[in-house]
Parts: sequence; C-alpha cells; structure tokens
Amino acid sequence: MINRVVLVGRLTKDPELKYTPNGIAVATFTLAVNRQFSNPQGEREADFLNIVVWRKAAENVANFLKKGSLAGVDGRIQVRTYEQDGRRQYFTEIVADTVQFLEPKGSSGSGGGNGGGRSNDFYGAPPREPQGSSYGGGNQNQRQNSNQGFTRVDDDPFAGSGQIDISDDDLPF
Amino acid sequence: MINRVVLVGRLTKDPELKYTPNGIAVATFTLAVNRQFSNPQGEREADFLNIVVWRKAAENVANFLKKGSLAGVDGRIQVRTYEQDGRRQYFTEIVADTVQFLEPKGSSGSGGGNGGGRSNDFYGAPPREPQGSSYGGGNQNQRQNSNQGFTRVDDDPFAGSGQIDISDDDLPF
Amino acid sequence: MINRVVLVGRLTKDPELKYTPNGIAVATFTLAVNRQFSNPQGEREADFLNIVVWRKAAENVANFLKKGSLAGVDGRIQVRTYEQDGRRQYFTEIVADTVQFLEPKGSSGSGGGNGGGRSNDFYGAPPREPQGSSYGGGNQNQRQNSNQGFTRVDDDPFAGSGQIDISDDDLPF
Amino acid sequence: MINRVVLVGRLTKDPELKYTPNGIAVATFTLAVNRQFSNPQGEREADFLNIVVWRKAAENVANFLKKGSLAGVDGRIQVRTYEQDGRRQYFTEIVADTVQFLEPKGSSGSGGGNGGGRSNDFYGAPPREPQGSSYGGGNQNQRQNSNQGFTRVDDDPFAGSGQIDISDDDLPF
DNA sequence: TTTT
DNA sequence: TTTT
Repeated sequence: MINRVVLVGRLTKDPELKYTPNGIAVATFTLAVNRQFSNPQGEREADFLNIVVWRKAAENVANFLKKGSLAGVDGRIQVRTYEQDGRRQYFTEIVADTVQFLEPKGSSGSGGGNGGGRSNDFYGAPPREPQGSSYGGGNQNQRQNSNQGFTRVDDDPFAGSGQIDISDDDLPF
Repeated sequence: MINRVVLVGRLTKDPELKYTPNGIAVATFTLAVNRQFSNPQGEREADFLNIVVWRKAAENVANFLKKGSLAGVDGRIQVRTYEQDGRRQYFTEIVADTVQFLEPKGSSGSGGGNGGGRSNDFYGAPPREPQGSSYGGGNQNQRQNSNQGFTRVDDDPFAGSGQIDISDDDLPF
Repeated sequence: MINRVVLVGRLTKDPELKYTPNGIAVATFTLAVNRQFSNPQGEREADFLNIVVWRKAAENVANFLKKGSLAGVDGRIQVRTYEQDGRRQYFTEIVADTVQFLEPKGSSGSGGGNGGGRSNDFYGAPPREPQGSSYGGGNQNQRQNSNQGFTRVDDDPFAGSGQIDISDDDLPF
Repeated sequence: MINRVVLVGRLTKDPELKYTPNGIAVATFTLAVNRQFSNPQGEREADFLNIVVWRKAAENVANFLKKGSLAGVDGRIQVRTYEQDGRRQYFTEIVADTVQFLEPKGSSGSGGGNGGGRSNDFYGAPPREPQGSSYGGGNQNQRQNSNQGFTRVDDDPFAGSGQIDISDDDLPF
C-alpha cells in the first residue's frame, strides 16, 4: 500500500555505518526537520526522525554526510516493535530509498574534508534485489576506517551493539 | 522544511473524536498500511501508524470512517515527547492535512450505515488559520452521540483521558 | 534529485498494454484526479494525468484496472519532448513505481469480471534492473487477448501506433 | 483527491513575479530536476518543471531565489488547457504550497546579494483563504523594482504578457 | 528556451 | 478525448 515520505533536514550527528553478518551495509542517522510554524513561545521546533538506508547508499551516506549536513530523504515509514522490561515498545523510522546530499557549494568547511560540492543522490534499498553476498564485508567507509573496524548490525540498526547472531533472513529486505 | 507523508491503509478501529477546551475538534485513528513485501515467513506485515486530524476534517472522519475503512492520508510526521516513569518517551504521529475516504461503491456494509458511496476528501488543519471559537463545543459526531458526549483533549489527542487544564496555546496549531 | 508524486484518482478509460520490441510490458492510462475545491462556477474540476508503468506492474494494471477504477500511483514526473510540424512539444507523464488497486469490496460489478476484491499493489519500474529477456513477448493481458495480439511500443508508450524500429536503449529505463 | 508532488532542483532562470488585477502576487519559475539515471549516451538528463506559487510565498521566491538556486517544492500537479491555432494544448504545472530555499551557507555568490544563508521555507497558496484585496498591488519584489514596475497576470501566470481583462474569479484559487 |  |  502507498507509504511515502519525503523529508529535508539536517543530520544531528555523523551517520553510523554498520554491516550485517552477511556484509550488507546499513547506515542510520537522525534528521532534524524544522517545523513550519514556531510554537506559542516563539520557538521554531524540529522533529527528529530516524533514518535507515541500506547497501551502496549507506556507504555513500557515511562518506559524504556528517553532522549538520543538509539532506533530502525519500522513503517509507516503518514501525519496529520490541520488548523492554516486559513492555512492548515502538520504534518509528524512515527507510530511505534515496538520500540526496544538499550542500551545493564546496561546503562542509572544516572537518572530514569530503571534498564534494555537487548536489548528489544516493539510491538505496532497491526493492527485493537478490540478496547476494556482493557486499563482502569490506569496510569502504572512509571516515570510520581507523582502529575500530566496522560494526555488525543485527536486527536493530539503531542499537549500540548487537551480539545476538541472526541471519539476513531476519532483516527487513 | 519539507516534511510530507502520503499513506493509504485501513483503520484498525473506529476513529476517536474529541474536543479541546476551546471547542476545536480533533480526531485520531490508527491506519494499518500493508508492507510491500512479505517477510521471510511469508507473512504480509503492516505498519500501524497514528493519525491526527483537526477541525472540520476531524468531524468528517468521525462521521464517515470506521474500523476497516480504506483511507488516504496526506500530512506530515511529528514526534511528540513525554515523560513516563522518569523516562523520556517518543510518540510518532502523522498530522493529516487531508483524509480521503476510499470506499467507492456504496460500501461500508454493516454497521453505522453512512450511506456514502462517493470517494470523498476532508481537508483538515489549514496552516495557521485564526483559531477562533467557531467550534463551539457542540458535538457533531453522529456516531458517538449517545450518552457519553464528547471527550476533552488536552495535549495528547491519543491519550485516554486528559484532566490537566491547558489552553489552546499549548496545542500544535 | 528528489522527484516524487503520489496520486489517487480514477481511470478515464481502460489501460493500454503494449510491449517493446524486446518484450518488455508497458501500460499507460489517464488518471482523473479531482481538485480540492470547486471552481467559481461551482463545478468540481479534475486534472487528467498521464501514467506509464513498466514490466510486471504493467500487466497487472492491464488485468485488474479498467475505466472508472479507483487507483493510487506512486512515481515521478517526467517531461518528454518531441517535434510536431517543426514545433517543439512537451508531454508530461508520471512514471509509476507502484500502482495500487483501490476497489475494496468485490467491486467492478459488470464487465470484465476481474474477480479481485482485495486492495492490491503492483510494483513497477524497479530502478535499473537488468533488462533481461524475461518478458518473452507473450501477451499475458487477459482482457486484450482476442485477435489483435499485443502492440509494439517504441519511444512513446502513449502513441497510437509505433512502426519505427528502435532498440531498448531508446527507452527511458 | 490525493495529488502530492515533492521536488528538489535548481531554477533555470530568475523567477518571474506578477500581480493579478486584484493585487495578488504570483511567481513562476522552472525547476531543473536531474534524473536518477543517465541515459544510454551516458548523459544525466533533467526534467524541467513549471512551478507557480501565490501570495506572500511568491514574493519571498522573487526576493530570495534566482537562476541556479537549489530549491525544494511541495505542491500539487495541475493541467491547464488552452486553445492555440484551433488546437487544444495542455500545460502542466506544479502549484506549490511550500517552496524551500536550500542554499545553506551564505551562498548565492555574485549578483543580487540576498544575504541569506539559512535554509528557509515559504508557504504559499493557503487553501481557500478569503480572497480579499489584502495585497494592495504594491510591488515588494526587491529585484524587479526598477523601471518596469510589476506585471499583471491574468489567466496564465506563465504567459509573457496578459492583456485580456479577467477577474480574480478566473484564477485557480 | 533551460540548472549544477 | 476524459473518471465517480
């Protein structure tokens, strides 16, 4: 059924890149999307939305976006459910089909030096592609390539660490 | 900033209509939106999304939609935050600008008999209209017009009851 | 770049199904989308939008939708340009990723008897899939299976007939 | 009925600001939206889409956007029809509810010097507001304020000139 | 007629 | 050229 979301906002932190046990890249980040109107106190609030993106687009996100970057997201809303202290919890996220980098002029100033400059799109999560092992587990993320290597992701790409060993079949793609 | 959501799905229950202390109508319902692909177990899962709609559209929703109705929603995602047992909780909802009734042929079978038949739209939450007292608190909802009268809504239209007395200024419009 | 369109409306005629020389299915139809407000003469106008959908979804569209069907479309806008009498002409169409059949209750009454009943989605135009010869040219359209066989489509799926022999490379996918 | 479009692209020229006989501002521009994939010749094509925006947002567009600006648009597709040499012609445009200025860092380099810097939204075309004469005809456009004054718009905001005298009632709002 |  |  139709489930379409389009957002433009700024990353609240650097994106996190992880890999599934099968070597599929997944990036997560939070997008701050300013509200249309200020609240009665005159403050312009924002909604903080959790974004997930898979495969090649995940690696592009990790390479080209960072805290503060302006980005567009085209995807779908999804609610994940989990138990915590015996209570059912809900986690709402946007699964991005496309992430667009929106920093037009050799911006990004300080920091990582992603070069960049052109407005650019990353297309992720192609619907139901063969889930081959084409992602061999090699970490192509340029920014997190120091000591820690990459992180494995299991069922929850937003989780801090994932030790439980599950297969790709449990992943939502 | 751009924040746009379009959904088509079915109501999991009859919508709930409430009124703010100032007499502004607000309806809430949950929309079940089937996922594109079935999970590895071959089941077609759904996402259950919380929808809010204000003013005249809220009353139309209450009058014309019910459990099982197919509906389209055009709106924006919003995250509300609240404390519970000292823990910060997040509640994600879609604030609908438009709700479209999608039951083309004199459907709705049993129950309320809303007659209907035509595909119909309800436009809600016009951005920043004067928040006059045009909604005098009279309950125009035909389906919930029995004994219980209408319910007051305070800061959380999804809450079961709201006793705290807040003004319209605390409402997100 | 972000280019997203979501529509709900009714088919003004039965969809047309054609096949490229390489056997790829493409369906076209016009969707009447009623405007939000009536014009000063009190009439509720509609916009008539050209929709294209490829591959399996095209065949589903041809099999399950017909004149008057309520349908949802999720896709992108595209402008094609062509010459006519030495004048440059523009043709705007929506390339659908998904077409959703929105006739909830064993509707469609008279006519083709598509059975159906459930709300259903067709996913078309997967971005950049290998354009294999999986569509062998066999016409699986149940409604147009009489004498005329299928129609070849060349560069313009909306054109009445296409005699010029061009390859898949000229097609927009 | 649901009719929603979200675009991100660049202006091909400076926007044009006009005023209706009743003094309502309307801006038009063309947005170049790059396609997702390059064509078989390896070129990245674009779609050129006509955007219209009304009232205050129109004036903001005229003041803050110019040729080459990156902008987001949230609106609806509309088809206008007209006669030319006895032939019916169609003109497809996007009526913007919101235009978002997407040049994050004091960009816009040469030229008008709009200062700016912050990502900014303009909300136009509020649905069915009272069509009063609140726009008194004063031209607030800073960039086109030289000799030519403002231009009147009649039925077609994209037309070069409009001599026919029509009332606001013929305008699509 | 097109933008970076 | 248009749908309910």
